[in-house]
Amino acid sequence: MDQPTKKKPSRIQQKNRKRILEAALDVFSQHGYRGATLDQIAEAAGLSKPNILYYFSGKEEIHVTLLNRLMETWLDPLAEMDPDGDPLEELLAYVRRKLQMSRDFPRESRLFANEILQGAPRMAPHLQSGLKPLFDEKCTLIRMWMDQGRLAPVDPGHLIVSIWATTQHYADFDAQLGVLMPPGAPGAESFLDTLYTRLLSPLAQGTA
Amino acid sequence: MDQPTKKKPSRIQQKNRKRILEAALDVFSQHGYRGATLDQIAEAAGLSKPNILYYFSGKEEIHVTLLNRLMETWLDPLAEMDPDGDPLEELLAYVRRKLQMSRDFPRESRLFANEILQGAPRMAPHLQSGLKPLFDEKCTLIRMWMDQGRLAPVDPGHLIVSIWATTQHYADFDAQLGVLMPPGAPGAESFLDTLYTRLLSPLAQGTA
DNA sequence: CCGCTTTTTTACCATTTGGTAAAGTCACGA
DNA sequence: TCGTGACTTTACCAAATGGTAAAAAAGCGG
Repeated sequence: MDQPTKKKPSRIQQKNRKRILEAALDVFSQHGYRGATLDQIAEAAGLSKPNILYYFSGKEEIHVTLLNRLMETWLDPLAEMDPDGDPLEELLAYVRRKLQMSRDFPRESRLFANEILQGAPRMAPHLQSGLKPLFDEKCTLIRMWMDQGRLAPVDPGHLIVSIWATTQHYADFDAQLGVLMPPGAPGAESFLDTLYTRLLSPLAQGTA
Repeated sequence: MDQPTKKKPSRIQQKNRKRILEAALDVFSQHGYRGATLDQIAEAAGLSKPNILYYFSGKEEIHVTLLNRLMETWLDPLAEMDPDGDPLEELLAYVRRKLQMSRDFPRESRLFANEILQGAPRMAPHLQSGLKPLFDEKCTLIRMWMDQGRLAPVDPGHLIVSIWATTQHYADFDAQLGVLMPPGAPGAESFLDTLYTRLLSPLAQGTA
């Protein structure tokens, strides 16, 4: 799809594009799209502003490139949920992967959060085409597990969304958590384990 | 503290300050602090830019004013949690109030989220002085309930944080939810009810 | 070492943005 | 109705920002 125009990115091109994206991730995730400036990105990347515009056609292209890359990484943990595994184990493993991802890639998480907060102006299509199908697929899978009595019944959509909410919160609201809790919020893993174990254990208890 | 300088805000002052804050809430919550412009706020308020600067000393003062007002409203639902009530009922009522608040004041929720995402540059002191004490107080209360066996034991801090995460998510990530779920995400209330009922019911079930 | 392409720098620009000065205009009590 | 203080508008700015043109400097195959 882009062979005719761009044959092969030279070594130096690859290196500099990577440096720019790395710097841009820092800046965008910290200040949001409109709050970030090309000068900031340029300085963080150790390049001049016009030089950056030699590698990317503009601010927006940098941002969109980051968002595209992010999408794959972001969907991964959900995609890994195995239909043939033990339901509760699969769900809990997913929660752990997602939490770990928030820990390992807080900048990516904030970039994403920022974009969604502003109404996903540059991401709506990707949500439709990338996230939605996977979301629906996993909802169906979870519903099946529940119908088989292998998980306590709850709305699968809200379940997944709640997992996103709780896990990403640790990255996105770090500034708040830093004030309220010691450092890094230890114990999040075991809390979430307990939360979702009690929610989903098929040995149904008293219903409220 | 400000009697010597400002005696009494005239009727027109009150009206226009309110209009400006209302407009600014729209704009700030949609674009973030740096993404919002005085011109946008001015247009939304139906006033000229210099006129706005007649009522507020600058962009930052408007933002800070909004943040201050927000703080009170935001803490309210948590403050209402009654030490003398039934523990589980109090917690669930809190969850419902918080969710309702996200529904009723999505702009405020986004304003807050934006500020925290950027590292709370204009809010850190308020978190320390306003939120932290209340948070600690309620953590102590919840821990007491748990020690009395009236709630299943979990970390109170993570519990409260998870309530924030799940409820605010419905306002802050609306753009994402709109793609994934029908409209307005019906059933959030009952999902969260189930989630926290199963987590906190003192009739402890199997421990993971 | 040469010539050609790729990369980088220098010097600019137009627009946007937060903010100001100062000249009105309005409201209202004397 | 007239003056005085509260409010608004008009006309500006300086700085910041996204972006461009074109010259200079590196790379690099031959």
